[in-house]
Amino acid sequence: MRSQSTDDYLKALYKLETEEKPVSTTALARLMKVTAASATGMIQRLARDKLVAYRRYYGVRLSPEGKRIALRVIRNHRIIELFLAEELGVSWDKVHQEAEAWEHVVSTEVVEKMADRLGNPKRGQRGQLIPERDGAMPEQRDHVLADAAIGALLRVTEVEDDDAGVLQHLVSIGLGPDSRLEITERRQYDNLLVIRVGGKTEILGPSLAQRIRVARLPVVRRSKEKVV
Amino acid sequence: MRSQSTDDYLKALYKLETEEKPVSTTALARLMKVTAASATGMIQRLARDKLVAYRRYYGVRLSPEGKRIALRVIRNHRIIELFLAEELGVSWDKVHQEAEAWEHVVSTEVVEKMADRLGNPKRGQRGQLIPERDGAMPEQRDHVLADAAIGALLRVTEVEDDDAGVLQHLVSIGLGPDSRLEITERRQYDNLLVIRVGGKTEILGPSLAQRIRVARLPVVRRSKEKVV
DNA sequence: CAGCAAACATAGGTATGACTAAACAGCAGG
DNA sequence: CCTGCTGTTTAGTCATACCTATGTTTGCTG
Repeated sequence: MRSQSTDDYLKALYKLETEEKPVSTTALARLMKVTAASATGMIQRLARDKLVAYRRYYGVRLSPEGKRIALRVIRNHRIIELFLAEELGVSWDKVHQEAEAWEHVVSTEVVEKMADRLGNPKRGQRGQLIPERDGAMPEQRDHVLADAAIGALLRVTEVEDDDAGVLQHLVSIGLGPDSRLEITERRQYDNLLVIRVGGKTEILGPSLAQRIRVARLPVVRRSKEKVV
Repeated sequence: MRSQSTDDYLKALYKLETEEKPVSTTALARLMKVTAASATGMIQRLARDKLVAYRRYYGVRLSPEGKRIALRVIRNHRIIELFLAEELGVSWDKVHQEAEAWEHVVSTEVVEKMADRLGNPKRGQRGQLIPERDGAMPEQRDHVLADAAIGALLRVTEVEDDDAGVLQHLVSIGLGPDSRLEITERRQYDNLLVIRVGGKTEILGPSLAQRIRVARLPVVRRSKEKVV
């Protein structure tokens, strides 16, 4: 039987997975805030249960079944977050922690009732893509702010951080999902990003710029301007 | 740190407790569907954590702190049941099981938001009294149907059973919270109760009559009668 | 290519919470 | 008073999931 712990590990593995290389024990341990030994132990149980493919001293990768579970848990989490915020008026800084506990416990059936109530949203509280009902993950078409070109006009699609302090800071400078911004300058030596947002100039450190995802704003000047 | 298991045991102890004698290990084990040995083990942990008073070979009783936790869990459970049914449209036979999982996980803060949304109800889905926000348990003024006098006009206040089959049967004969009924006859030898409910005559066995709580109907002129 | 440090795995310990099997307490009846 | 039954507790085992301490690999670097 699956436990909350295994669900959490699978979720963490999904976040860490990339096309290229398998996830390292240390990376998993760091994200889960446990020792490497504990991570090894859990990886072995997951491998035994066929939820991951594992080779010692090499790395670990989700199996199709493991991925399915991870996406389900992530969908639950994001729907619950939205539900807590929009339907129950839970303050944004408490929503994440509460959803963390609920996600393992709320039945799929009830999550889908919440999703219906919310109008089957495609993105979560901070703009994260939500896995679909059937387990498919929509393709991510945006890119990280840190990689964007100078002078580009951008729209924030997602904030990839759930730390309350970080979010609070971003709110204070007017940066959140759907904010518009322009990159003014990239400082060579310390990699700081100077941006214009809401009529003001702000500076972002590289770690922050790495956690904000953006999409290019369509250039609409010349033809019929349509404001939505 | 409290766990789901300890919460469940405390809840069970609250249900079993009476003024007179302490709860027996066997009774607790039966309700929790574990062996007596397991119950003993848990009782010892609860005693160690000062959540119960315990004497070997004698019995166990909730401490004030244990009682406080039990009442909190029960309040959570009942509010969540109502919320699931009324706000999310979860069908009545699935509500109990879902709430069983949620009750340990939903923060007090969010439960109270649900309670506000529901208008701070005093009774649960099946008419059970809900412990108050501050931990007080309202006094039970009703009594069990099995003890009621013949000829009495009664209103159902509570159905003390969460078995889906039992509930389904009661629904089918038109008995639920707020139903009105009259006791026609009590059969001496097999203790069956003959009642009039919704214009029909029904017969209840003693085990069922023991699980239904009723209040005497105030004798008033029938002007604003609520139909359920 | 050898050697070393970082990354990873194993061994052994703890707590929870379940189980079975076996010992033991307490009360009733002979 | 002792015997025996019922109820209860103890003892020992197992799985999960964490820890610390200690080995083992791997890959980088001189």
